[in-house]
Amino acid sequence: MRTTDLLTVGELSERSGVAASALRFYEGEGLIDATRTSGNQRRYQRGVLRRLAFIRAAQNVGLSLDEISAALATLPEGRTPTRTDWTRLSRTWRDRLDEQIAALRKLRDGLDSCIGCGCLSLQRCAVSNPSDVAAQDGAGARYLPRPLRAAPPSRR
Amino acid sequence: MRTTDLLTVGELSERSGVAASALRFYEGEGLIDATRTSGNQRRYQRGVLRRLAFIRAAQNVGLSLDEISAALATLPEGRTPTRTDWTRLSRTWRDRLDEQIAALRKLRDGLDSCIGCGCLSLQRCAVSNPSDVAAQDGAGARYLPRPLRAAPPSRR
DNA sequence: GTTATAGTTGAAGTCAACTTGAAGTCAAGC
DNA sequence: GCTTGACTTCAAGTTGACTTCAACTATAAC
Repeated sequence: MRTTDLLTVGELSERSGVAASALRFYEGEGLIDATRTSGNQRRYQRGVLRRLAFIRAAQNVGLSLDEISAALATLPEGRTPTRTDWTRLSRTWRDRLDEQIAALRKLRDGLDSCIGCGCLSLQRCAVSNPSDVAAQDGAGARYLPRPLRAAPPSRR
Repeated sequence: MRTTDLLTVGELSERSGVAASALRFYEGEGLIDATRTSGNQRRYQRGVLRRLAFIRAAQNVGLSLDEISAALATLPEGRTPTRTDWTRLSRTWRDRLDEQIAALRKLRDGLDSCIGCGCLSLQRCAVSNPSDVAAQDGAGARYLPRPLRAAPPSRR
């Protein structure tokens, strides 16, 4: 095993928990980048680990890779992002999470009243018809995280 | 316009807010069913509206169509489901929603401590690494709803 | 009876976020 | 210098929940 400050895909995959195929995919999407050896193999700087942490965190908050990509694009070029840079990026998550929690609470409370009546009316029931929760036009909670279901068999 | 107690796809789509193509899809998946006219057109009983309400509600709570299908299969055959039948089906949602809310809260609280420190460590940070939240093996919150993002352009 | 509107089918397409496969190349240890 | 395991690329496949399309047929209103 080499002992450089640069990481191979395998090493980065192991340390980050992100599959090597996903790392290549992310590179294609411009989310991370790598230098190449003379033999064309990828080598990653350690900073990529933090970038991956950001990506995973953002996904868990419900952002799409496109949105994450846009967020990462606001990082300063040229210099290594500081703690403050990362903090700025993640500050908006707080609001989004609050919105999500509020939306779920609304759903739950609607359910509580539904369970008593068994209504499930398409017109009136907050559970079957939460359009006020994920508003089509106005402000409000539009985002809920992607499913954090039991890890699919292929993902560790 | 006919005035039967049976609904055409168009009418059902309009009243339920579910696209006609989705109704056909659901029929193929065995989630709903329909009788046919002599000319092979679908006609739906009004009870399908409630079934659709259940499906939408269950989706909003985070169930997949497969899970919904399994739940619907426990409804009594032969007779029209009663209020109590629907109530029984939806009672477990309450727990699932509670789990989801707890998971998001955990994420948010983790974020609150992260924002101060800018850590985003893959090993330690609860936001980038919420495996304790969507536990791989043990009990706990495994489910979060599918994204309730802004309605895609094609959906009314 | 005509016509406009609504319905029919099956196959193929979409989207996000990846994974898988095939066929070949590189690097590290002995 | 050779073997073994890790790496390379590009294309195609996967999943879930639908939508879209093309070519055709039914129904309702007049």
